Order: sequence, then structure tokens, then C-alpha cells
Amino acid sequence: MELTPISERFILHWGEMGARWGVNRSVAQIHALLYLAGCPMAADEIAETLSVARSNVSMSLKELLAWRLVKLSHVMGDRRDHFETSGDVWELFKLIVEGRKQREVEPTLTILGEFLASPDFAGETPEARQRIQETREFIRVLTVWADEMLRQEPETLMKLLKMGAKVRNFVRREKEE
Amino acid sequence: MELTPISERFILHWGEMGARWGVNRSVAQIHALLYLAGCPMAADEIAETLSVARSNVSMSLKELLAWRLVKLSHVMGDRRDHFETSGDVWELFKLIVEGRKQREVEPTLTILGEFLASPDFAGETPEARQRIQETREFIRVLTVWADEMLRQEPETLMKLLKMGAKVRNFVRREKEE
DNA sequence: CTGATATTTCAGTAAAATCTGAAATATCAC
DNA sequence: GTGATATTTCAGATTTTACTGAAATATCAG
Repeated sequence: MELTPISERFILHWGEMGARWGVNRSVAQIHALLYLAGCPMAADEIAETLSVARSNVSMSLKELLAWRLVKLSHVMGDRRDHFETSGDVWELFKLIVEGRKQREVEPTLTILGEFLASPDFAGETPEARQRIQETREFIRVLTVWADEMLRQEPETLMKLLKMGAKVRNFVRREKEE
Repeated sequence: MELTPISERFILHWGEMGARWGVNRSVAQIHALLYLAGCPMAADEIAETLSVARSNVSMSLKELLAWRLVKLSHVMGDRRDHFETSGDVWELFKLIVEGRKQREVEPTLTILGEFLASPDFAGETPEARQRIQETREFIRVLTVWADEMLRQEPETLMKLLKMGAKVRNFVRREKEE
């Protein structure tokens, strides 16, 4: 499949952004391609379109499947596996946040908890002890909150996001109670 | 300066997490060290403590200064520059979000806007056109909302975060109006 | 079962990112 | 100004990460 100029630029930019956030460039590019394509593609087609090795596509798709950003599908009359992604940017965002929470945030909470419980902890300066504790609490609160947000319907969230000022006033009221 | 076992593990983990989010490992480690130290440190001391080259520390501190995560300071009777970071995890979080917004999110909004305005845009499939548009709108809303959040006092935010359920009900009420 | 097609694995290569050490530059005390 | 100290720069070395192509494995149709 030949890319249009805009699709190509979108995919390249997405790859670049992925790289800056610790996502492999090929993985991000493949995801962007499927996102724009809007229909299932075979691994061969992906490899040809992006000019990368078939094996690279295989590995990258495995990664995207693990993140649940891509689903396996089949096309009538074609033996090959096809792959597609959601066209719902909210859903994609949720999956990414969920994945990073599991892979990075939760292990961090665990390790910080171990620090607090360790006999060595007393050996730290009061300064360091407090900072480790506060860091853990910060991450914990943020995580709980993200969980709640992710449980909502996209429409609810969109509303909430567009309602910044109202929410602020609401918070102010609650604080005064 | 010799690191205690917990400090060392904290710094190593932080470096690892940084790497996974696209932040140079040394940069993240240096920041973690200053965070735990809680007092200004000279570049020499940082290099010695983390066993990295003095020149590496110099480059990394420049990076941290650009992110405004670290400030230059001086210690009486010592000619050398010293460096310190805030002990307020909220403030650090704000600076990081702000930095990433400027460096990554805003350029992305710009480029997506260019796509929408480009004469080539009409050549995309309706599917792709809609997805590019929705992606931009999603990022835009998220950014505006993040801006508002970051403008709040930490206490207000903490309240909001801890108030997940109440906020959810509030949103539901608003939707029904 | 057999040949054809599709997919995965992985060792080796290529590319990118990071780090170092030496040299250049800057700053300071005297 | 001079020597001592501090800092930055950057070319090259090192390390890490990513990618490729060939071989192995799996799947399927007949």
C-alpha cells in the first residue's frame, strides 16, 4: 500500500513521539499506520508500506498485542493473519495508561513500599525518609485517581475535561465544607 | 558522598524509570540524588557519588536546568557551583508535565493543525481525516485541562484526587442538567 | 502426507544513544 | 597579569537498542 503524503508525515511524527516516550519507533509507526488505515492489514502489507523487515513487523505486532492496542482479525479468503486497532482515541489512551501503570507504576509502588518496610530505612536521613514516603503517596494517589478516571465512559470524561472551571469551583466548595 | 543502600536503590530505580519514559538514565539518577540529598551538591560530588564522568554530570545538569527541575545555588566558602532540586513532589511533577507539554505536545498539535489545513488533506480517506481530527481534538482538550490542573495549588489538587467518587457524582449531575 | 504459504525466532549487524577523557575555555584569588 | 580552580565542549569509544535476513517452525489445502 502506498502512503499519501499526510499519512506518511503522521506516521513518521508518531514514531518520533513514541521514541521520545520510550516506545520503539517501529512499534509506534505500525500502530499509527493501522490507526489511519482503519481496516485490518496483513503483516506483509505493513512491512511493505513502512519499508521495514517482515520480522520486525512480527515482533512489533506481538508487542502491540501485549498492550492490547492491536487485535488479530481475519479477512475472508485470505489465509494470513490481519491486524487492526481501535479508531477510538479515548480507548487507545486508556489502554496505554493501563499498560504503563502495570509495567512501570505498580512495580515502582512495590519497590518504594519495600524501602519503607526495610530495616535499612531507619539509616536514611529524616529528609530522605520523608521524600521517599511522599513520593510513594503521590504516586499512589495519582494511580487510584487514574483508575477511577479510566473506569468512566469516554463521554463522561470528555465532559469532565471540558468542565475545568466548574470542577474547580466544585472543589473549592468542598474544601470549605 | 557515600550512598546508603536504600538511597542507592532508589536512585537506580529512578534512573531505570526515566529510561523507560525517554529520559536519559544519568539525568534521572542525578535528579533522584539531589532529591534525596535535600541539600545543594557540587557537580564533583555528584560525579563521585554516582561514579560517572564529571563531564556527564555537567551535560546532565544543563538538561535539568533547562527543565527547571534543578536550580543553581552557592555554598558559603566554596567557589564551586552547587545544584539543588525541590523537595516538593507536586512541584516537580508540574515542571515535568509542563516541560513535556512544551517539547512534545505543542509541536504535535502544530503539526496536526498543519495537516488539517494542508491542500493534501482532502486526498486522505474520510476515515483517516476523521481520525487525524479527533486525535488533535483529544490532545487539545487534554492539554487545556492539564493547564488548568497545573495552575491549582497542590492542596486543591490533592483534594480533587482524593475526591474521585464525589467528582464522579458531580459530573453525573452536570450531565443530567 | 506433501508442498505451499505464513509466522516466529534469533544470531549477527547496524544504528543510535550515551558516556568518557582530554583539551579548551571561563572564573577567580592574589 | 598569573596560576589555580572550575566548567564546558566535543571527538571518539563504549554501550545499548533496534533491525535484518536466514533458518526453523507452524499452519493449511489438497
